[in-house]
Amino acid sequence: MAERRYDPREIEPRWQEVWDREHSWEVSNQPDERPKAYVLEMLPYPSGEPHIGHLKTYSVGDAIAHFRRRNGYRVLHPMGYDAFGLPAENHAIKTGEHPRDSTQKSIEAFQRQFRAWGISIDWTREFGTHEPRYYRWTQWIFLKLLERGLAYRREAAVKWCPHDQTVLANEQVIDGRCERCGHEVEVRQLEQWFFRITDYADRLLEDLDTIEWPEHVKTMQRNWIGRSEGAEVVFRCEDLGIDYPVFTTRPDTLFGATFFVMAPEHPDVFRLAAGTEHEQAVHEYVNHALNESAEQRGDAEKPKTGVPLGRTVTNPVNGEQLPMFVADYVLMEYGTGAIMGVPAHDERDHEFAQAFDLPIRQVIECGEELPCTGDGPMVNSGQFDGKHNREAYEEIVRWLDREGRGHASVNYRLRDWLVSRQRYWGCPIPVVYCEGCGIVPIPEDQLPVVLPDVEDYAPKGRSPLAAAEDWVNTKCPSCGGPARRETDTMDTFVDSSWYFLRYCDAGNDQAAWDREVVDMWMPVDQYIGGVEHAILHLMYARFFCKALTDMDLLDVNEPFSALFTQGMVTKDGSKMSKSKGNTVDPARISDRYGADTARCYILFIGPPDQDVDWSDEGVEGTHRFLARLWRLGMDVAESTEAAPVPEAPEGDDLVLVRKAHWAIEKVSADMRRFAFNTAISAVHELVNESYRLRDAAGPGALRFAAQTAASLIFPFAPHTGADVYDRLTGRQVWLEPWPEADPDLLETDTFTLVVQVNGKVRDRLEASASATPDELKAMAREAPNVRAHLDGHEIVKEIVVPGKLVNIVVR
RNA sequence: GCGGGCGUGGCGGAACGGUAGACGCGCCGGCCUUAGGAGCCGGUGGGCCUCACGGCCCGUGGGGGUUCGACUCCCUCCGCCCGCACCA
Repeated sequence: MAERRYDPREIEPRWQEVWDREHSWEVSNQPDERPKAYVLEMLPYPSGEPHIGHLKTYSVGDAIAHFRRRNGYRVLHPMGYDAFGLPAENHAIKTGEHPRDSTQKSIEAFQRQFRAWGISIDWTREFGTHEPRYYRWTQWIFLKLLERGLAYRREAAVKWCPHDQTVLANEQVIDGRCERCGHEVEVRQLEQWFFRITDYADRLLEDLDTIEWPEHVKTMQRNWIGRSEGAEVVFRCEDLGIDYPVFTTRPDTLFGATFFVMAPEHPDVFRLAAGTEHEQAVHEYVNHALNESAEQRGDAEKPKTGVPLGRTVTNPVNGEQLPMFVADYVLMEYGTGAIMGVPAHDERDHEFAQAFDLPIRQVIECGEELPCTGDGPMVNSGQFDGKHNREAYEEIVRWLDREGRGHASVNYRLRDWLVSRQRYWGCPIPVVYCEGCGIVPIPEDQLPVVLPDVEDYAPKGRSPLAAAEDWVNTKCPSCGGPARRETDTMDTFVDSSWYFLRYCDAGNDQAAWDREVVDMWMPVDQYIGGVEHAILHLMYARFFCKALTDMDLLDVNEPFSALFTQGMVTKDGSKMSKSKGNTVDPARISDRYGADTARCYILFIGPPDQDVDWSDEGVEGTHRFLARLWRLGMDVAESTEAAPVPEAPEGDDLVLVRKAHWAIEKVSADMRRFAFNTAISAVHELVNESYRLRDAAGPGALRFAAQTAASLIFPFAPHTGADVYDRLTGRQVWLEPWPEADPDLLETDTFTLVVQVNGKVRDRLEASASATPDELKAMAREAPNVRAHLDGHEIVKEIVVPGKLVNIVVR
């Protein structure tokens, strides 16, 4: 055999050129007889060069896209860039380089790498979210939401990052710190734009049942929405004649309320305290609480603090006067900003009562130490005594309703989505402020509101855009009078909440999308990305689709029918980072071993949904395997004539042909369950078997085995697969239907019968596949090593698993 | 604290309730070769008995249970990872 070297540097560009020239991965918006499949990876943020995580995401996605194509689907597989955002802007502040320029450079690096990796993308649909031809429509969606009342502006206590000089969404605050830079966030009262995602809380929750997502992602979304059923109960302050409703999930504990607490932000606290001996103390406490960082304030471990307001409210169920307090453990944003304190049955209230020496009254006998939250019969609860608390719950709510002192109610942890950002590199919010007309939307035909260039990107507590005076000062589209533009930009999560819709109709310059085209492609059949987006992006995108569908602009209730979350790639057991110096540069790996090796290896080292640790020795093994497969194909092509697959193979031919069919079956099944690691293992086995039988098997069987291996490896190593398949058959593997296993060849005439005695394997026998259970039992009993274990024992029972084993139970 | 996940050779990992350790890395041996860091072939969980063929025992974080049979199902404990965390 001739000396031959597997040379990805020659093979890979050659096939990339073919795919380019033949537009192999482009797909038109004209439907045909094939069913559609929309396969999508979460769009990357273009910063620097692609990293190993991108390689993993797209290795998974591309395998799925190829598999679907060859199973007869018309596959949409696009990509683009989530190009607005802070890193590019921070880079601009440091270097003065326009974010547009640094972003463009990075996009070019992504384009180069993705082509070198041979990912099967329809590049005709590519865009960046920072391009006016895209964000024009982001602005259009904003106006639609505004029109519908789903975008609104209000003053609110918002989370402010002093380092990034911008407000943040609740979802972007982690442990009281900015998710981007890690600085402690502050609370500020500011007027900001919000999206009314809370209107959709119930549907966002319920519709989780209709989609195929990993259970833990659904759980995270459910927790984030945080639906709580309970009741609103009205407590009246007689002194001032004001009713204060509270939300409680435990109306059954109403008789156990011994105090009443308001949040420091509650608008009435000063009014209540005015003229009492506590007035001064309340002022001091509230000021202190408001200046506390979110982290300090939010710490559940910290001892309970608060001050009395010097007033009382009336408990509607028993007329008791409960002392009022202000305390920072009560949050203004949840419920009504006030609570009833039930120290016997709530841990926090219990702590507070102990700190302030307040009475603790048990109203449910739950058989545990106080505070207890369990169930049991009611006590100290008037007419409800003796009833089970669950029953009393319903009755108390009905009683409150009848008396006009309350009603059943539902609360959510989810808050409206704060979308204003006081930053430069984002999508401008398309409204102006007019002295006469107030907030005026920019008319649709004047979009896009183009992001102007500025000199200084550094934020100074207001958006850098405010410095672009010529741009800011404009005319009111409504009255023609002087007006000022909104200078805040939108949260970049707005950009990424609809990009998958735009891919469907990316070239459309008349509309964001053509309704028919989007309805045809959507929903995304398989979405692939990191679990870090389990809440933010995935919740926002779902909200957008529901809102747009309600406006009859779409018919997409859920954008992502199925979600696959891939695990991280670590090195030496920990997350890769430049500071640790444990990064693996995918470009270097693919330069050295070829893209196919890099892609295959990353899928081979472990289940793709789990974190996997990169090993430099391991990648050599995968390179060896691909070289071995390639060499097999080349040798077989050269040394044998193009012989047909034997119709009735025998002997070693049969063994090899069977192995090929076994591999087809195994890989197909593994593809469907994303078990790419074991799928690749199956191709290993087929290649190994081909080498073992290289001299014994005939040319037809050998060719069949080699071309099957090429065909099966193609979704993971497309260049190598295409090259070997082409050499052996002269055909383009990506146009070939996915192979089907012949059921006759999956079955064998004989099998290895395992014989157990009392569950322990004692022998293995070759048995005929057509043997009856009785015949198998008889065989089993006769096996020499089995007889030794049966000797002197009584057979109690014999279990036969056809095609597998016999277990003889003895005493 | 609450919720979710995980625990298998020296390592990454395989195993519809039915042969534990597929496949790969590493290691050992052989062939080829002037050479081999190339390639091909074989071996490789631990302990014990046997010249050998072969056989026996132990083994999937610990303990218990269900079952003819448990890595797999149930209970419990330990350890690690990831979410959420004063949401009334």
